Amino acid sequence: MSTAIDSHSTKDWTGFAEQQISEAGLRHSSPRQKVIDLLAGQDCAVTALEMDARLEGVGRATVYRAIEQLEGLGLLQKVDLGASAYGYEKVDPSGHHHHHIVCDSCGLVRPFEDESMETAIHEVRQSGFRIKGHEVTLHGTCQDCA
Amino acid sequence: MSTAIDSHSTKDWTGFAEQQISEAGLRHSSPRQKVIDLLAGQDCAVTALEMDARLEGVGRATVYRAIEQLEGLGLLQKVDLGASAYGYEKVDPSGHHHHHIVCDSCGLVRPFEDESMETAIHEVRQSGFRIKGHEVTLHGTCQDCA
DNA sequence: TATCATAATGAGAATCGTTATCAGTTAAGT
DNA sequence: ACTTAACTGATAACGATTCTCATTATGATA
Repeated sequence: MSTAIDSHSTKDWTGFAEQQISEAGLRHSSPRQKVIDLLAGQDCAVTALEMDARLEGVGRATVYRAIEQLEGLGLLQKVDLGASAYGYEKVDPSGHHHHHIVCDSCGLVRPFEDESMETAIHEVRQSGFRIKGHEVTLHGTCQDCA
Repeated sequence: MSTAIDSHSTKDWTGFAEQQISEAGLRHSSPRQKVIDLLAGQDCAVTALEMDARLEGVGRATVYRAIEQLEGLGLLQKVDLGASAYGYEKVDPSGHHHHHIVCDSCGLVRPFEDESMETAIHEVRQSGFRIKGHEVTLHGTCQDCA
């Protein structure tokens, strides 16, 4: 098993994303590619406005459109950062993923993984619902704020 | 054990909330009381704007202020409803709580409980963090949308 | 009961994140 | 090269939340 929160899949994801985009009948474009590249190099959630700020020559509308499309293709996941803004992070095609702990006083977000919690969540059944995914957020106080 | 998602604690919570408010050096006021009463009668998350709409004679700013105070006192919990707006629900002093399944196509939110998932989450340890709470959201498709 | 310090209020302005509009641009199949 | 439709950035519109401020009301104290 790889060490926690690995990024070995950066290139895999980029290629996979490009392929999915093209299979969906979407075209190739440089602005959207920049969004993809930025997300590929990120291990945890990034805000839409952060992306917009970091990407020269990419309009804000385009950033939001790209997010929408990637999310629709299941390539991106929206995560609640608690501060009335969402973060987005790539979805590994292998299914490998992490969750988040956020410090309630400074807002620090740290990714974490836990095998047995994961198992327990997969065993949850809810009548009438086909469960496709899950999101866990732990809240607390980080070392610096304690 | 009580049946799932009970509301037996409505009155407990109201009383507890009033007590905590007063102990925090806050005064009693009728607008804030209306917010408390509305929340007390609710089993699952309500939006700030929903509260504002339902409460006659309570300004929007007051609704947000009350939410902020109650949340600060640990009487209220913010939950991510996925649609770029948060919902708020009372925190039972007994520690009893539920989580949410949301239908990704119609937005339906349904509360659920799962004992063994709960146990697994409580066993999660993260160095440098004092974990105080957690939030789980299951995603999927509801019966009507399937 | 009158006084007083200050918490609490509502209306509205300001801000922030997100979505919609639209006219011009560009990718890619023919 | 031509054509079609996806793509684009700028900007307006929108919904949710926070801030400002002048006024009101609570509740402890005299």
